[in-house]
Amino acid sequence: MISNIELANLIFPDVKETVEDLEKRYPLRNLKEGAEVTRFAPSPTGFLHTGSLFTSLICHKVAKQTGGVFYVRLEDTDTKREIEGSGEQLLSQLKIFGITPDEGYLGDSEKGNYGPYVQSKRADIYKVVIKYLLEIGRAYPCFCSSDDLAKIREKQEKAKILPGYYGQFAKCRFLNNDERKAKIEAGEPFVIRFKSSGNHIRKIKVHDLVHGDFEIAQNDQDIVIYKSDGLPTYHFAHVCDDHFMRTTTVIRGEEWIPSLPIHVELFETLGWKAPNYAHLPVIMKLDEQGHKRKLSKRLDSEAAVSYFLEDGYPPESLIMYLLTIANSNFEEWILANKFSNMYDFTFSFEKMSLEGALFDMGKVNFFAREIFAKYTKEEIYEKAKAYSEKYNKELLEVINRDPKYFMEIMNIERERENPRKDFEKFSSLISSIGFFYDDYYEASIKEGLSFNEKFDKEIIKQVLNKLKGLDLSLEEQEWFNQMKTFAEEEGFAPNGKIFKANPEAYKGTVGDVAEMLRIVLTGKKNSPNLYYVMKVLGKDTCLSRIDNMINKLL
RNA sequence: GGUCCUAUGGAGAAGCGGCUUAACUCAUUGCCCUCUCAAGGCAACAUUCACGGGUUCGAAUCCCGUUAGGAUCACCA
Repeated sequence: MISNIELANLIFPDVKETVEDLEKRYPLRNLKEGAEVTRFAPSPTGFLHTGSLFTSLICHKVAKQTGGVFYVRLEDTDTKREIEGSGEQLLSQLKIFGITPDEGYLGDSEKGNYGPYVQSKRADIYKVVIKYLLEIGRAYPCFCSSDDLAKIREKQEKAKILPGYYGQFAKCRFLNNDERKAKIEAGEPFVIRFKSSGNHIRKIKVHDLVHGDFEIAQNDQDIVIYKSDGLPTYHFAHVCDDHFMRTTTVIRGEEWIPSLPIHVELFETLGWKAPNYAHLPVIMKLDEQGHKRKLSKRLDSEAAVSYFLEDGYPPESLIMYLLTIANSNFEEWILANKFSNMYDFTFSFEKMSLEGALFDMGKVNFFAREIFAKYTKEEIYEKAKAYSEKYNKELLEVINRDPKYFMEIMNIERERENPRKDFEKFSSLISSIGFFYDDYYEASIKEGLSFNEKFDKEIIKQVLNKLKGLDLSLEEQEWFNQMKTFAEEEGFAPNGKIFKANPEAYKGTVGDVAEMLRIVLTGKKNSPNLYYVMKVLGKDTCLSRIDNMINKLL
């Protein structure tokens, strides 16, 4: 009968390298004590998921704050699910959120000495390790078809025992090497399975940076490590790559905890030191029935990072939100820092919640308003332009009419200690500032005006005529005093208290007068401070809008 | 179903055996300020920490059980 080594040579005749060669090719990293090597390992199967952004944010932070290395590895071993171009897309979106790798796959290129960083280009590396496993008898070719597998599963389900390919059910385990050779030479398709020595009755102790210590059943599944397409499965690629790329801390989603025993056994069998693990809680969402479920790209728009970009949210708002779910002390910290320098926050696994948070759009909006309020008018302009060029042609056209005018609009009540906080995303900009532009203004007044019904047209006309005399060269407070005076002269109380004390004596209050003016100038009942609105609109525009309205009311 | 993880208001959470009449933030509601809105200021919002039992002088905090929710059981990652 042929030996394991002969079998290994039969399967991988071209593999000449050894595991030792690989160890030499990828030496231990020369980093200072405590420096962590982390990695973000997405699959190129679509746009960046909010949960992936969360994971990558934490990987990035941990590496940065320990003076380590953060790299990106593309896990493209599932060729069927791969979407062309999504790897590049992923990287460019990460960049928008300030997450830039020190090393690894960069979208259009690669950087670093531990590559290749794309798994499909690492096939030769996996083969070396798999060949070694074959040689030591810890891996074997499996010729079972999916039909065979289904039959085994069916049997197990009937007998109510643990399903899977393990122990006595692992048929191909019991083939001898000559039989294996014969099948291979006959051209039978096969995969390679890892030969587990575990038993699911026994438990192993594992340590997790966020969950602490816990026990979990040993792996006893003879998992596939080498698929018939010549590529490894996730489990095997993870172990090889994180070993040879010298990752110190694997940070990934909680859904990986159940497969941890597989990884632990693989590391042990290969005689490699396993990295530290941090399994992050998954971001959740409440469904219609009130059940929690994983935020899903298919069902939830906020699961795709692109949603926030397309809607014109400041990228920082999502990052801030993600940091609040990452570390419970972040909110107090960022408040104390007046919403600045969030990248200086020190993250710690200890302060991480164990439960998956429900995604809270309201909180993202809150952060977005705070961030918008901090921008200068120039920043607003730059960002609005960049956003609209990419996602919103209508807004772009409006901004380009007169960038200075746009900045003046956006600057209303901005340069002060408590600036306005009424913007959260660029996509809704036109609906709030459109009235500053004649075409949008006219379109909105065409839809009707909402003057208070208790005033008849004559009164409104009279008041408007009077208000034409308002002097915008006055200071804000004096200007408003002038409006009060005008209001009084037209029979309106200068404030609510005086009106309430003697309602019969007045037609209304100065508030009513201001409302008339506001509706005429903006077409809306709500707007920023009228004094500033008028200053930005300019005297001529204000007068013509008032005159037009008076004519309309005739 | 097996295994694992988790459990404090509408949401994120602090809390680590007495300083807790449960911090803080968002949301909501009310009041104040005010030309409206946004902001800002001030309040209100869990008599109770999923439930049941224990340990203890004392439990949201420790132990046991139950329940509920989530994850996972592929030649997908």
